Amino acid sequence: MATGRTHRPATRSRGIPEATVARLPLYLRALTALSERSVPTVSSEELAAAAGVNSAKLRKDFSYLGSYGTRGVGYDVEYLVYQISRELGLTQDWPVVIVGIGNLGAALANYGGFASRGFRVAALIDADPAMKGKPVAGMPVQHTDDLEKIISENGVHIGVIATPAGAAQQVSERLIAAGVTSILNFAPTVLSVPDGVDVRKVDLSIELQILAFHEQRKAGEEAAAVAGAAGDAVTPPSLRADTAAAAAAAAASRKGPDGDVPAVMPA
Amino acid sequence: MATGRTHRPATRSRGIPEATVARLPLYLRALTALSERSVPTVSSEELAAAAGVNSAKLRKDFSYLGSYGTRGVGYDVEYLVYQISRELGLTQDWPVVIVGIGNLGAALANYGGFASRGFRVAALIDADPAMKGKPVAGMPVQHTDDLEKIISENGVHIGVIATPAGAAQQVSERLIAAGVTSILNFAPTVLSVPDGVDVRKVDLSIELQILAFHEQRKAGEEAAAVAGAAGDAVTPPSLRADTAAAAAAAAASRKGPDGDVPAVMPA
DNA sequence: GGTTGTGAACATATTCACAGCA
DNA sequence: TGCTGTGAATATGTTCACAACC
Repeated sequence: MATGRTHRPATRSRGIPEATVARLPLYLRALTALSERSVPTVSSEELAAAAGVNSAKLRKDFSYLGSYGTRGVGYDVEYLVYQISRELGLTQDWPVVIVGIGNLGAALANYGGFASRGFRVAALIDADPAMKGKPVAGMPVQHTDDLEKIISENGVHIGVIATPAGAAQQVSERLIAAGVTSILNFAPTVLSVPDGVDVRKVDLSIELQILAFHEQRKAGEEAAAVAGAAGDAVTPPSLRADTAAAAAAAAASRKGPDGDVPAVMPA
Repeated sequence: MATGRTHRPATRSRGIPEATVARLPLYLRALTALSERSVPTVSSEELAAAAGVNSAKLRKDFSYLGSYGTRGVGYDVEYLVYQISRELGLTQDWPVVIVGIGNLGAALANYGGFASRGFRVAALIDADPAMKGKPVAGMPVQHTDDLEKIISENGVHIGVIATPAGAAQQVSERLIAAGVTSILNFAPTVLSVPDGVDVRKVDLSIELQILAFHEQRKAGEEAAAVAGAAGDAVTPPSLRADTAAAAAAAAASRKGPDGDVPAVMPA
């Protein structure tokens, strides 16, 4: 940023790139493992390998945080752990609530990875009256009626939504009204939230669909090497009307109960 | 791509950008919802709103697939559903195995979103002999010993790993040796895999850490507006030794049971 | 010698803005 | 007139390659 002389890096710390932020937890994990093995220092090359990135990227990422390494030596493991933790805001602990204690919500409540790094599950909340008081992961499930009270009494700013898709938007609105400003959404819906609220989305089926895309490519390449046309490649404009008609037919023939499932496919 | 005249879009279909691929499932979900409501056509503006992106991005994305819209009108919902499904490889169905049937694995097995879109859970696999034969989501859990047999008999190319971190690398190696070429990894580890194998990673605690980063920023901004130095903002180089010492103190005072927590800090 | 930190080059992704077509 | 499809402009991210420093 600042060219050459000035030792103070201008006004840094403004705007660490998102891509970098997203990798800091990876570095932190790798560093924590080294720390447990009492490794005192590590080079960008070694750490990068442990985190599954390349070393140039890692050095660039760290350069946004400051000059925390020593040329000719590497990085002090403990020191970096602290710097990254602080940058990520993990030196304080964050109470979170999990809303929707179905299979997934229960799995999340039991997931050790939360507690181990600055996050504390403050409450489990579910709309089902039958769940009320039931212990999950050692805590009693509380009813949605008390959501607002729970949020404000615990000073919760981060909420995890693990409800069915249909409930997610409304839950998010209540969370936000009660003071939550960051949401981790496991429900397969797009949440619309006001400015200033962060939403991150974890979607199991989307990840699988992305894998399927690449998997298909692999299969397609093999096939293409063998036969000329696999019927899967580029659909020339001339086929458009045909496939459109076929798609319409397919659509007409569906109509499942919950209707999420497609049916026949055209030629 | 091709300038002006030629109606055939040159050699397209080579290389849809990753960012676009990652959004196709979102569009597909929005389109499916419209399809269920029997909406015949949709504009880029409407569909973009439903998918939570802006319309220019959506149109650009679709332009990589081909010219599937009608100017002045919009997109035919059924036709687009089909085109995107085909592009993603969802017109065939993909058998998947889930390895590691703990809380999370069970939640995944029960998750309806898989089956509903071209994915079929072919088997549930766990290393614990006590789990063998136990029904989860209506299927008997099978033992890891039979992993290779299960993969090859079912023609599985996609595997989901929901084991503890320690087991994940070894499981991935066995999956790959048996023929799996795409892995969805829920274990908090970096997998190293040979070229040609795709890995996607879902990491709950990483997502929370990213949220915490932004959450901290918000808090920092408020504080900065009030007092001058919140102790959270830019740490000038002169403070470096001090903060390191503070970190040492903080670290010494922690000490979790499983020891995921670091210890001393250097000067 | 060894390794960081970083400009400069390159690559990818997003957004703008408007020509082209129904 | 209305909306798509897309070049061009911009923004963000990655990689290269090497000077600076221990």
